[in-house]
Amino acid sequence: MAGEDTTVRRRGRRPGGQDTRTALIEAARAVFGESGFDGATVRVIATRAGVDAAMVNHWFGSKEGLFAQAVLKLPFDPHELLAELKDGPDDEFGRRIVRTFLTRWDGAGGEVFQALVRSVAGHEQAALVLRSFFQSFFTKVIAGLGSDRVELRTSLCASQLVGMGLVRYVAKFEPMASSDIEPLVTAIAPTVQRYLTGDID
Amino acid sequence: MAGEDTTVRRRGRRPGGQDTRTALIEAARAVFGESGFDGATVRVIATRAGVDAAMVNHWFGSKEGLFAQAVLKLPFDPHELLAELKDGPDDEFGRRIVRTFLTRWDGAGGEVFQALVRSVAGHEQAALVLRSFFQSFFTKVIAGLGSDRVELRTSLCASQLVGMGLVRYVAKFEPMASSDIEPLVTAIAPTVQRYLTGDID
DNA sequence: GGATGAATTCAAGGATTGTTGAATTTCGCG
DNA sequence: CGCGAAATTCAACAATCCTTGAATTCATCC
Repeated sequence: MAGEDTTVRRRGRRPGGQDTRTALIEAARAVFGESGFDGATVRVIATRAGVDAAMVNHWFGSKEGLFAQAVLKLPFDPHELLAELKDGPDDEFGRRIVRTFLTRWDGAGGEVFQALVRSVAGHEQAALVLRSFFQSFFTKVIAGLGSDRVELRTSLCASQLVGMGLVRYVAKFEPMASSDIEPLVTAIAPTVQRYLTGDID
Repeated sequence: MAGEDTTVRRRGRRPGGQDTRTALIEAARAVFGESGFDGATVRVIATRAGVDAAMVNHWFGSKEGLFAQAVLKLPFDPHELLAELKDGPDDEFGRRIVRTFLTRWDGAGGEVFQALVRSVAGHEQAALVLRSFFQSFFTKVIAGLGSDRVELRTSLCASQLVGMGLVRYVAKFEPMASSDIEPLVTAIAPTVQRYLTGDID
């Protein structure tokens, strides 16, 4: 893990090209993911990055600025995500989507999703980014599949996927919190598939 | 609305049997529902109740204590909720559940649900109460319907319903945020129905 | 009707947090 | 090698926020 320095930090510029800006962004993703925007403190983030809290203001202007760079400016875009999923039969699109979301959420970069969901209550812009992401992604998917009522279907897909994330990673319902990915894919995929192309009225 | 007094409040005990304890609880439900536990401040709650902030500590010991009484001690119990839903065909159980959740969430007492979901990120006990409620409720429902894998089905139902609440009331995805209840019931009920009694593997 | 106790407000304490300016050290360039 | 610019830490400030104790007013009971 990072930040295990027992040496007393000296004042002034540090030797070596240690990229504290990047270290701060990574620490911020982790801490915002664990505590949300309101719960996270600048001091905790800086400590985890092995750096003084004033660095946040120096590099990002404010806590808000750091949140904007680390979380709101997503480290992946709907376009690229969609490209990964296009290949395969249409009637398994829901399956691929659920698997991809769970895999990303579990792995590297998942802290950003957690930070978004955990901050959506108190941070208006987090809600905005979450909406934009799902709209951008599912609008393309649903239109590509030739379904009607694109916006409603998008909301429905978002409700199931965001709910899945909240229950698994935040509220930690068992057995969903500790389950392997594949059983969840099998259970949830039909829901998403119906929201994408099936009967919704 | 309450709290529209333009008269300068005098010090000391108030005349008349004004129940400030109850006023505080109602104001707390509203404010916690809008801002979550972290976002809500004692002053805002007290002001909305038309009372000084010190009353929170006098009546409930702390902000935590007020949250416990107003939100964590739910103003309804799974038992009673289940009684309302038992009547009707089994294959429309999901339909009745979704409709009931949306109706309650929209109406009186819905602030408590919103407060729970909005606080689940930062408040560990809010997550606990949310889990307990869904477990207590759906364990009875699913067992009553004779399905297996009760815990997994409970988690799945919770994921769809919590996600629905988050998308509709907190993140405010359109058109789900402004939709009437019935179209949502029609769209989501099949999901819950399958999680209750259908194939999940 | 007067005394005791409860309810309420006010003002301030104590803790935490985001932010800023000065001091200090190192890097990079001439 | 020397000098200016950038990076980093430290200490402190200002703003909140929850909490508490004293002062004040009303209710209740004898």
